[in-house]
Formats: sequence, structure tokens, C-alpha cells
Amino acid sequence: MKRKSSSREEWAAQIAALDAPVVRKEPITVDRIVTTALALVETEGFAALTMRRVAAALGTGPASLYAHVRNKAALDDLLIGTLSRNVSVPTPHAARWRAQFVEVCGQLRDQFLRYPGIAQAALAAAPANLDTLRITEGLLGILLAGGVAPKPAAWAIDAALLYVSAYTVEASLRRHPDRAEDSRVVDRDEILARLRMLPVSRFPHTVEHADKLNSGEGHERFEFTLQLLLNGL
Amino acid sequence: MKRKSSSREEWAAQIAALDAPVVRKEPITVDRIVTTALALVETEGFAALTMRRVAAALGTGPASLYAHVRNKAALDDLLIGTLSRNVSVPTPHAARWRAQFVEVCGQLRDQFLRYPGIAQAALAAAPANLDTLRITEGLLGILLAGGVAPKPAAWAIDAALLYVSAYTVEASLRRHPDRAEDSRVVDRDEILARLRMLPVSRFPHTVEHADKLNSGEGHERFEFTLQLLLNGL
DNA sequence: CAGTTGACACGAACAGTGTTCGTCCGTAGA
DNA sequence: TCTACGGACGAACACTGTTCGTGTCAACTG
Repeated sequence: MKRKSSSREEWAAQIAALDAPVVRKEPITVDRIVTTALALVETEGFAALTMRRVAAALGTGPASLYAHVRNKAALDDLLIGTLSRNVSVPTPHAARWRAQFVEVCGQLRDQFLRYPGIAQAALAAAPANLDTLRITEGLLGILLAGGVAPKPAAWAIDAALLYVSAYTVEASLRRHPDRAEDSRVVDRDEILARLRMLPVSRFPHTVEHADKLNSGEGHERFEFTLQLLLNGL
Repeated sequence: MKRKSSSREEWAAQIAALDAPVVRKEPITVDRIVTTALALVETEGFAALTMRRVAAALGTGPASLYAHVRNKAALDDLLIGTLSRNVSVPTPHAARWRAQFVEVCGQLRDQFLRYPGIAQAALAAAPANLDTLRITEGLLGILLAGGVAPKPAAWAIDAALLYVSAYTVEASLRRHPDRAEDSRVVDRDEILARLRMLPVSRFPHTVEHADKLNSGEGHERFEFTLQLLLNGL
């Protein structure tokens, strides 16, 4: 009972606590951290994912997070693990192996695009994470069922996952250029105009085929690339 | 002459300046900044590339750099521009277009690998930079000479450059894991051991072909992927 | 030759980052 | 009932990119 020297503020806080004594502040868990972090990335992009901002969204300080997550890097790993868990891998169907492969990669792509810039973390954590290994396993099953030899299959999967990450990183940067205007170009017509502006003497092919260089509606280019990879197997 | 209140330190500095009055401090230029930055990245990795550290290496403070470089992002762009300028694109030879394509991509890969982690900047600045456009132009010439249609050529180039960046980013992170030991695995045998440790029930294919998953000496996988892309054209 | 101008260098500061230390406290076990 | 322990967290450290204002030197101008 040595708290006889409590300040006025503490006293007021104690009185205020009388109102809601039962609804104890919900404890911080890894799940709550991950959920909050994902919401933050979804609305403000990966660059805004900060220990401080996650903590603030949880109504606490940054130090509180380190009891549940070793690192910012560890948090990133958790995020891409969660995203990977959202990808469902079908049971291999020998006749449709190409379509199945593209479909799984497309799921991953959509997950990454939903949380802009998070693929940067995926590039860092690729091989270590258990949840991404589940996807690798699934893709391997699909390719093996399609009659592809193990080694080319493994290498093609690696290339495809790398491509998915790079594709989504680039797509996110194009849409979310930090501050709407600042030397970064977003508009596609603008890019086309700049390509046409190049000196024909030094960039003959680029100028001539400028329209093809940045063409492709939706994810046409994405699927084109994957088909390219698969057709070579 | 209102400097009569100079402190003792200033006085000492003035005396010291008598020794070398002619060798005026070399002015800061964009070239010196780029050279210093590249040396820094080469020895300590892209994560160590800091305005402050570049400035310190030049014997000044960070504010001095902003007279020559708008941003850290602008500096990054300059760096990958310089690296791109080191890549020499051959004049297209119709019969050897595949080899030429792979060779150019290999040059770019080696540039990126020499400066660990710098490919992260390449992923961000890809389409805007003039020097990388020179490479795109060269690759386009090679593919067109090989008889590839413009649109597939353009898309394949995009995919290949994306893959080069992703490949080098991942390779750099594997070699340079921030702090030698900290949940990140470097050793290849270690990765293999961990893959074999997986439960066979859930990861049958991964366990069975673990040795193929991370096989490939040198840049075998790199060239395999590029060949895959090219064979589909 | 004297004087002004303008570009560059830079010290100091601001707002923000990841991470750690030490303290508090509430709950569970003895 | 007392104790130990693990989570919560305030404060601080060492950084980051960037800006403001001041200084200082060079070259052009009258």
C-alpha cells in the first residue's frame, strides 16, 4: 500500500477505469498484429507498414510488438505467409496442368496486388517460408503430373515465382508512386508519348513499336510470360 | 572585418588552412557522388547506401548532396543508369539471336551482382530510365533480327528484364543476409537439409526432389530460364 | 578595379524509422 | 497469501531522408 503519493492524474485514471472494469483491453496477439498490418498495407501500401503505425493502430507503442514478433523482417515473413495460405492449390489433373499452373500463379499475383508493394517482402523471404513451400509443393505436383522432369520443373517453378514477385512489385509501383506527381510517370498514354519522343536515330525499334511495348490489357502480359515458360518444358 | 570574435577553434582552423591554401577542396559533382555511391554499394551492399554515408565519404554533410541530386530515388536511378551504360549491346546477328540475347542479359546480371542489392532500385526505375531503354532497344533489335514478331518480342524483353532483377535481388539477399546469422539461411547444404526435414505426408514431392530444387552451379538456372523464354517465341 | 549577384557548401534541425532497456502490473502457480 | 513470470509499454538510442537558412567563394557587371 505504498501508493499514497499517487498524482491527480492517476487518481482520475482510476476513477475513469471504474466505468469499464470488465472489458479488459484485448491482449495483443500475433494474429491481431498480422491483421492490422495487412489492413494497413492494403490501404496505404507497403511503404507505410511501420512498427509504429501498426502499434498505433492497436492503441499501443512500438515496444509492445516485440514481445510477439522478433523483427520487422519477421513480421514481413508472417504477412507473406498469410497471403500464401490464401492461395488454394488444386489436386493435379494431368490433362490441365498448364491451366492449373497459371491459375495458381494468378492467385498469388492477385494476393500480392491486393496489398501494394508487399511483393518486395516476398522477394526477400522466398525460400525460407513454410507457407510458400506449400505452394511450391503444389506447383511441383502439377508439373510432375504433366509429365515434366523434376529438375526442369523445379527450376521453372523458381523462375515463375520470381516473376510473379517482380511483376507485382512493378505493377504496384506504377499505381502507387509515393506522391502522385514527382518525376515518376503513371499514365500509360504518357509513357507512350515519351517513347515516341525518343530520337529515331538511336532508338529506331523502340519508336516504331512503342505501342506494342506497353500494350496488354489486364494481365495479358502476365499470362503470356507464364505460357512462354511452360511451353518450353 | 566583423570577425573579431572568432573562437579559438576557428583561429586554429585558419592557421591549419595556411598549410594547404592552394589545394582547394575538390567541388562536389554528380559524377563524384555516383562513383562514391557505387563504391559504397559494392563493398557494403545496397542497404548501406545512405545519403549521409555518401556525404561522409565525400567529406561533407548530407545537405550538400541535394544541390546535385533531387532525391535518394534520383540517386538510385543514376546508379542503375550507370550500370546499364556498362552493358554493351552487340549489333544483331540473325543466326545467333538467342545467344546474343542471353549474353546481354548475362552482362546486366553481372553488373547487378557486383553491387549487391542494387537490383531493388532497378525494379523501381525500370521503364523511366533512358539508359535502360538503350538495352531494351538493343534486345528488341536482336529479337526482330531473329524473326520474332514485335509484340511477343516486346513482352518477352519485359519479362526477361524483370527476371534479371528478381534473380539478382534474391541472389544478393542469399549471400548478404544483413547480419551473418539471424533466422536467414545462407548455406546451400543447410537449405537442402531443411527441405529433407519436411513431413513427407504434406510435402512428398519437395522431399523427394529436394536435391533438384536448389541445384544448379553458377548461373545454370539463370540461363535455363532465359532459354525457356526464348524457346517459346 | 570595385561591387553585386548567384550558385554552391553546409550546420542544424525536423519528422520519422527499427530496436532495446528497464519498469510496471496482472495473472497463475506454490 | 506470497511469489514469480511474462506481457505491456514509456523512454531513449542510433539511425534515416529532407529542408531551411546562412555562409562563402567565383564570376560577371558597371
